[in-house]
Amino acid sequence: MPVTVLLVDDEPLVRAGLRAVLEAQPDIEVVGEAADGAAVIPLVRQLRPDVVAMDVRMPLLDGIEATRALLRTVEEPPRILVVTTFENDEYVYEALRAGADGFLLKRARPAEIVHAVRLIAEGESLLFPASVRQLAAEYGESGGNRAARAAMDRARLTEREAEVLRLMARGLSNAEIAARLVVGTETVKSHVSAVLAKLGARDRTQAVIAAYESGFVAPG
Amino acid sequence: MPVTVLLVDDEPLVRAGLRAVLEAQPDIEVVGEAADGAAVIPLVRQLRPDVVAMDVRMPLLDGIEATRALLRTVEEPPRILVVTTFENDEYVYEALRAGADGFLLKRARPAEIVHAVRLIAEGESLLFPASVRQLAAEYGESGGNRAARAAMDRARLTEREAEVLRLMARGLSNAEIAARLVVGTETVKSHVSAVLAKLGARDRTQAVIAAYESGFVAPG
DNA sequence: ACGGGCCTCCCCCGCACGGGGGAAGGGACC
DNA sequence: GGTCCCTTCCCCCGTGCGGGGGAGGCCCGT
Repeated sequence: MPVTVLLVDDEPLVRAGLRAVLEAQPDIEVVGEAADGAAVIPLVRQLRPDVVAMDVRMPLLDGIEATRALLRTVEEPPRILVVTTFENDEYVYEALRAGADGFLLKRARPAEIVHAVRLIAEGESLLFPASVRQLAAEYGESGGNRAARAAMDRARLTEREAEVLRLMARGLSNAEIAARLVVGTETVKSHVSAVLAKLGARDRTQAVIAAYESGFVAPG
Repeated sequence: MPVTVLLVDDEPLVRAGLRAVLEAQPDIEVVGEAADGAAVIPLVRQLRPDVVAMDVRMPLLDGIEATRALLRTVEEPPRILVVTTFENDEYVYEALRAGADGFLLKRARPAEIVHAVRLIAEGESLLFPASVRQLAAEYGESGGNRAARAAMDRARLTEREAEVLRLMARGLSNAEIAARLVVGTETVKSHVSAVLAKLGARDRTQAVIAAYESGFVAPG
């Protein structure tokens, strides 16, 4: 069964673009569109999409409020992918704190957009998608990692992966982790890769940051 | 002028070993020895060593209490290098929290010992010396990073280095940091290396861990 | 009995990382 | 004027890391 997506954006152009990109995939189906946040809830109830691709800045009801409303009022709410034009957007962090599952820049390449939708649909999170990493790099500083807790909660690490992440967060190398767990380094690499993928982290450093930001490991 | 060292250990054999290793260096001078913590304070007042190499487990007054006493009562106290037999030693962490500047395993290679003394004397800290990393790897878990705050406080990062560390702790790569600071990647590598050296970290991940553990960056 | 998730290990590969040097300019302090 | 530190950039070099695949054994649920 395909992944069903609801597009929510005030600009028709953007909706059309997203639709074109996503419908090109055999396993993704755009089931509906909305031009503002207020129209989202009834549409979700009616269409029950797997994923809502939601703009943050919209008239009437913005993406943040719409996200909150969705999670508050709808049973088994869809997964929410925040789509942002780019820039500084503190709104993005607000939205993630409100319960969104990931974020994506509109200027991302089609393959990235598709990938993001699939990942979100699979129940994983996008904390550091390539595009947003850039945003963080460019406009960082502003306490950007509100996303982390939500991301970590939703990351669904296996026991082994969690164990590996804890050891990463203690500064151990792959070889050291392997020795500790009495397995091969290749095995550790597998787990590390899985952790990075699930957290949307690019490297172990970002994974450790996510671990701290989310409270998965605590200082002191 | 040479680095002056006071050895404090209840085992004569260990003192002799340390003396042999350290005296082999032209720039290091062992100016005295003590067999227990109680003898340390008067000796420090008298000899005013740059560094005190202190065992943790000792009769009468252990290394932790001796460290506290030194820092509390002596003006311009020496730098304190905690020397531990090995193992689990929670005492080590206590000692570091009490104000010690680094720790070292007795089974470390001579070159490591010498290096540790020089580093400590220079006002830097040893948060993750190779030997202790191993300890942490082997016996970890037990909330090992009490050292971090003290280490960070004493690390004396330059402004630029601190800036680089903050960016590292946001998950940025060297190239991204370079772009952010509008300098070359080689420059960033220099700063990163300096940060790693000053924190006693092996790689950027450990540096970021130290940053979190010390409160240099805060989650949330 | 079959599928699915998890853990384990394997291959190849490119690159960023970090260690080892060094060197130049500028500002501060003596 | 000289010295020290900070900042900037350069070289070479090894390797740990992470991406891309795949594959077999195990247990569990149905």
